[in-house]
Amino acid sequence: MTAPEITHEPLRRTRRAQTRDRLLDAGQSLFAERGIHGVTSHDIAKRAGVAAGTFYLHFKDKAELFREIADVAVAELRRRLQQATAAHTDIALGVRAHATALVGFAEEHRDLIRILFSHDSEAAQIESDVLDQLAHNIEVARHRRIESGLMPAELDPAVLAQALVGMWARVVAWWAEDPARAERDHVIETLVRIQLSGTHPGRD
Amino acid sequence: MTAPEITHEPLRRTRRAQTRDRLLDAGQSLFAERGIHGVTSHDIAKRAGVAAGTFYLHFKDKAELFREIADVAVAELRRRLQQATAAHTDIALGVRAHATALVGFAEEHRDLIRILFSHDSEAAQIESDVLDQLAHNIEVARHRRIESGLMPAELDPAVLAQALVGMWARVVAWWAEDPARAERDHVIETLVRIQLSGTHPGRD
Amino acid sequence: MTAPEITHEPLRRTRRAQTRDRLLDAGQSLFAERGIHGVTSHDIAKRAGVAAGTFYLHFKDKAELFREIADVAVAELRRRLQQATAAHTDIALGVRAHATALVGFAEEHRDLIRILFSHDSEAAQIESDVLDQLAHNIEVARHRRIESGLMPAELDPAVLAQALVGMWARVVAWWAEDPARAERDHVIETLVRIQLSGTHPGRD
Amino acid sequence: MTAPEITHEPLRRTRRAQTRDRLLDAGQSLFAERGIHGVTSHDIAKRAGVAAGTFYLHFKDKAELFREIADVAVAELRRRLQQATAAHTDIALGVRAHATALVGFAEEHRDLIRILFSHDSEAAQIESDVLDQLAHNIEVARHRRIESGLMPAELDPAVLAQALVGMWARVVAWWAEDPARAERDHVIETLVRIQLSGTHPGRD
DNA sequence: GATGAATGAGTATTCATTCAT
DNA sequence: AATGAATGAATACTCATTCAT
Repeated sequence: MTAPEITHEPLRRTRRAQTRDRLLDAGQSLFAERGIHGVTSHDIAKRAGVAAGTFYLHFKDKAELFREIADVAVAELRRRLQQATAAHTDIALGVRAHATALVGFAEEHRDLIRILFSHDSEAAQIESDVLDQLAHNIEVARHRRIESGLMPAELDPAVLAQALVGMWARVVAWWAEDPARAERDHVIETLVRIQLSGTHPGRD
Repeated sequence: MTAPEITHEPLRRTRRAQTRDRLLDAGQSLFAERGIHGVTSHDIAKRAGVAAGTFYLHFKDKAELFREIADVAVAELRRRLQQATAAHTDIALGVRAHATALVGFAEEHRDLIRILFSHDSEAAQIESDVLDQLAHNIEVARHRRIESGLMPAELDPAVLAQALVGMWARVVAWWAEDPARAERDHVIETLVRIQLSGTHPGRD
Repeated sequence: MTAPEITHEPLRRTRRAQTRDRLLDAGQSLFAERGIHGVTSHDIAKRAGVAAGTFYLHFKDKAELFREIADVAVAELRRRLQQATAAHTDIALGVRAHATALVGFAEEHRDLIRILFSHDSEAAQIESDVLDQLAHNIEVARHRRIESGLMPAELDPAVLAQALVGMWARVVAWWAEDPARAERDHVIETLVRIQLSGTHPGRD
Repeated sequence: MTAPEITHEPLRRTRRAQTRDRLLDAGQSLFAERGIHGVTSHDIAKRAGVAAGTFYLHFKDKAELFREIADVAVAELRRRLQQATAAHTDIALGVRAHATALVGFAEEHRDLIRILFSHDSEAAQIESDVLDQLAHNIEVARHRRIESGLMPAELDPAVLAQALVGMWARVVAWWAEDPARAERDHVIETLVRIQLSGTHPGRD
């Protein structure tokens, strides 16, 4: 919650920071390839090009490395989604911007998507955080819609949030696995359409 | 000196089958609690009340035990969903029956739902099977709807299937985790509404 | 050392004795195929067509079964060799009869040869017994020869015995492995020739 | 802040190599004492004074450690025998040099002799290699002798090779077990005498 | 006697983590 | 800071042996 200290650090990254980043990169790609349990600390050190012991100079344990990768990913995703949502007052436009941001993130960070939605037990808390964030965005939008009288009151908001979040997570993970599976615009269009229509008042 | 009695006891379970079932039950509850990776064959044997080695008299390894639990669960889920879908020609009724069956299964088999949708790497193939089945049910319903002119042609069917499947899996897993989170009927209602509305032609 | 009791047993083998023999046969063939360490008590019971537990009704453990197989084999081999040696006063004829008996035994009991000379640690004592017996036969023959003045006195009798015994064991095991490797008569001839010539007085 | 010294120490053994050698030594003595099957990887690690897991940093498994011990031993034995044989054109001298080299090797490497001729199933291939080498030496000598007309043509050369090889292996193993069993020179003399006489034409 | 399921000690192997250099 | 060898607890799996039926 406190702003990070602004230090007068040299322009060139320190050697230490470089090693740390190499470990983070190595962890990210390996976790995406083989899942968290399928990767050892030796594997990560090896891909990072450092000795096995070096890992522990930078991270308390494998879980901490994972946490850090995930936290960065979540922060970035969160930033993008909020930015997209905040930029529009019109609901339809906001929903579309949200979906576009989500798909854009998946496109650029396939590794992170795979890791975040791996459901590996270590990822459980992280995924929960991510989806809470996504659900929060829904809440915001939904309240606006209810005020506009567009929202069917009878739908349980918690269930609705889970439904949309589940939809997003799966579609995005499925698509990030192999973007050739569908065209980018079709993915966005489908997410938008379901979200908008699904929250319209029913006719029955 | 007397010939040993040849007894056929089809009614009483054999000792072997009882042990096997105890291992299956123990595995099911432990997998649901801690994920597949968080459980050892010793853990399972211990909870089943047998020696560690006994595990291997019944299953080649942990994966085989898991496979068996999952296969039974999948078969039962599949049976219910097909039965529900087959019972209705009306789309709306079919969708509602499908959602009801899904929720009913989750209610009775909370452990299995947690295991099937754990995304644990061992569960990947199984989950894929389950979701393929769910997706198939969507396809069937969708084709009927297209014939009825109710389906917007521009939505990518593969993406749509993933979206609905993701929605179901998440809602059902979330709810099975703690059924107090929402009323059963609200869960069903939300699933139905989104599915029906989401595939209506949009108005924009 | 005591003669076995002569019991008025029924002509038909008892069921117990049949089971015991089946276990012995199974053990013999399995030991020959895979070595003593490569065979489990379950394997033996299975090949004998009895339940695993039955094994222990007949033998204290695997070592006892092995001992029994080996003892029978050794007794038979010993009987044959003694018979052959005893039948001849002429040295050359005696040596030839001995070699012929050895080869004949190998021909009929390839399994036993493989087991006796497997050098598996369990077989060590047995093999030692066998070779002691063979060595003993040499001693007897040698003494006769020394009396006849045919034996070079300078050769260490213990070393000589080991040499001949080693020669026999290897040739016979090698040949029993695959009798197509050499003609039976050539095997006998070679053994005889080396033994007779080798123990003649040297010329240097 | 100073760059780490880059030291090349070709003279002082690295820690790693020392540990590896300690494991090899421990394996060698334990294999000789108890046979390959009677030794566990933990036993070896313990005698080497390292932790159990350390074993696997140096060798894939017990078989690999054994292979390495055996390969070194075989290479050394082969070198000596070839050297001995190559040094003489005279048959009698060559045979004597060969026997002397064999006995000398057994004297210095009692452990290796026990291991090589243990007949343990893992040692089978190695022993086969060794004996092939020994047999080869026989072949070379034999051909010279046939040219000289000293060799009885009727003896099967393969059988003869097995006979001599068996003789050597047994005598040497028996003597290495306890060198007090015979005087070194008597062992050599016996081996030489049998080999030379055994391959002379018989007189009968 | 026979059965065969169960036992549990034994052994192999992995890998997160430490620490001397 | 970095190294990389070593540690040792954790875990998987086997199999000789027992015992209730």
